[in-house]
Amino acid sequence: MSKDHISNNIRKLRFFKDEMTQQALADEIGVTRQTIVAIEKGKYSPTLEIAYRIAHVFEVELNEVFSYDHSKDKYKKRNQKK
Amino acid sequence: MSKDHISNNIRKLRFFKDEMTQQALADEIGVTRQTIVAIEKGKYSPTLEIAYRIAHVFEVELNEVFSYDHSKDKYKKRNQKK
DNA sequence: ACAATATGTAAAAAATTATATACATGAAGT
DNA sequence: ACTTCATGTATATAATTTTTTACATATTGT
Repeated sequence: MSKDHISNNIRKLRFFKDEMTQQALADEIGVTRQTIVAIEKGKYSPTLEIAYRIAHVFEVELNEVFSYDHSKDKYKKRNQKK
Repeated sequence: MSKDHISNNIRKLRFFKDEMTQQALADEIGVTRQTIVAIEKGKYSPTLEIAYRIAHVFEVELNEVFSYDHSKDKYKKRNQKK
């Protein structure tokens, strides 16, 4: 499952949010700093739960934090039977 | 990490979408039916990537598929020194 | 009655995400 | 120069998600 479809603005949001550090964000949502680093750098797709918690800290909607680029999707397998 | 914060309308959306089956949805987004069953039943929090793909199939926004209940959040750990 | 389809459940394995630990660098302040 | 802090990177491990396989039940159509 490709993982470069998702981008995020966590870094910007952290700075808008009074220059919140990675550690402070991690503490707020209850994960480790490593998790924040990895997500912020787009190393993998976080779980929906963590994504929601991040958005909640910044008081924005999920799509203001993350975006998914569907143009990078692979071709759908066409097997509509009817 | 608790996992009962997230609810979803996948089942309803499948039926609105011409009574799409679990298998058809799974095929569209490129996962197995088991994954759809588990997510639909709220067994765990899917990855953000799969969440986005599901929303895309139904042509709706993510928050029309999933919702996160922040009222169930645990108390934040405040001012951890380090 | 029979076959085909949709869904539910389960359990082990594979794959991915998250943690823990450690060390490096650069910036800021004293 | 020294210390502190924020970030980057790496690697091993733990935990969770996803797959694979299999079987059960109910429903629908022939």
